[in-house]
Amino acid sequence: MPNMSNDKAADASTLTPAQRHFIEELAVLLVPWGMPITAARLYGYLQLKEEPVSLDEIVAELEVSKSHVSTAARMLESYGNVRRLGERGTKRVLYVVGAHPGTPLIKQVTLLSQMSSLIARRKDAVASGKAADRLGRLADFHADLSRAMEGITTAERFQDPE
Amino acid sequence: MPNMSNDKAADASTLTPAQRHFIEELAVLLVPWGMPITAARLYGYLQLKEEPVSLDEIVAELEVSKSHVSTAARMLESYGNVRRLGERGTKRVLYVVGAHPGTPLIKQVTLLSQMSSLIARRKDAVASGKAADRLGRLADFHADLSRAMEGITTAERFQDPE
DNA sequence: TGACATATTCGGCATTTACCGAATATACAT
DNA sequence: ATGTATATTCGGTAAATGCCGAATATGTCA
Repeated sequence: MPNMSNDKAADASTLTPAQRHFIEELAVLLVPWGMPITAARLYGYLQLKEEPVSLDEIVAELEVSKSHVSTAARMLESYGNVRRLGERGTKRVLYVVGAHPGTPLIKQVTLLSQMSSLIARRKDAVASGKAADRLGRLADFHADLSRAMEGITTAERFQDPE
Repeated sequence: MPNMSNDKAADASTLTPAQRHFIEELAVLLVPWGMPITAARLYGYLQLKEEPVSLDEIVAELEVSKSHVSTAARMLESYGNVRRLGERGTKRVLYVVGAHPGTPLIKQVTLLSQMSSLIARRKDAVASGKAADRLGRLADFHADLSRAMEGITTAERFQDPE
């Protein structure tokens, strides 16, 4: 039975009240884009840090269980919102925010173009008259939106400088 | 005890398989934008109809309880996705899709600008160095995105003609 | 190899959410 | 006023989700 200390590590929060508040506000704004609140807080926290941080640091700052931090961090990584770094000489893992700020939103952009093409493709098979015309405008709308967002979410000027 | 017939009205679906399929696909694409699946199906269904439809018609087509249709429809209305029409001479209520296709997404656009201004306003109070610079880019990114989307979601060319 | 430090998996609890059906409210016509 | 057709409210249920802690796995050093 080696080492039961799976506890929340000694909770010495180094965050200022202003930082906590900022993280919370940011998280609330990210939730409607499909990000679970704790993952959103984690994302916000990482945005504040200049250097990669370990799971235990996150546990201490965010006051959630380590197991959950682990899964939340990997979820963020799988969406490309966050980068995971391994250190040599230890099993410890560190996280930093991804290089491009657009990643949390890219999924949504994809949806816009899917929506546009679905509608354009099927509108005449599923509707006629006024309704078909309306669907045509709906498709155009989403196509325009998709183009506009895509241009920005892929722009390199927002990317982290190396 | 007057009139217990709160049942799902005689379910004679007039929808073709193609229409059902379209509604379902569209609904799936709307869910990530924060719309509950049944409300999304209702929205898709209304997009196919040239004329306003009653709650009972919806119940028959979508095979959900009338009470739920009632609440889903009012939710859609409160977001401006759908218009509610009263007929004179009856309590019956009819629904049509709203005049502008952008409404389901407008909430999200608002979030973008909120996000941008939150970050721009607080970045120097909550971060410094590399992190502050990154936040600056994050704010710019969201500002650009917000502008781009706003231009399209408010464009009149997508609106229903009178 | 064993001991340690760390991350991850897993079962379960608690909260939220979508939905139903019965009961109730409301508007209208007679 | 009463009856009728309709919509809405409300309590409850089931499924999904977020989160925890214990158990387990994995990598590293001596």
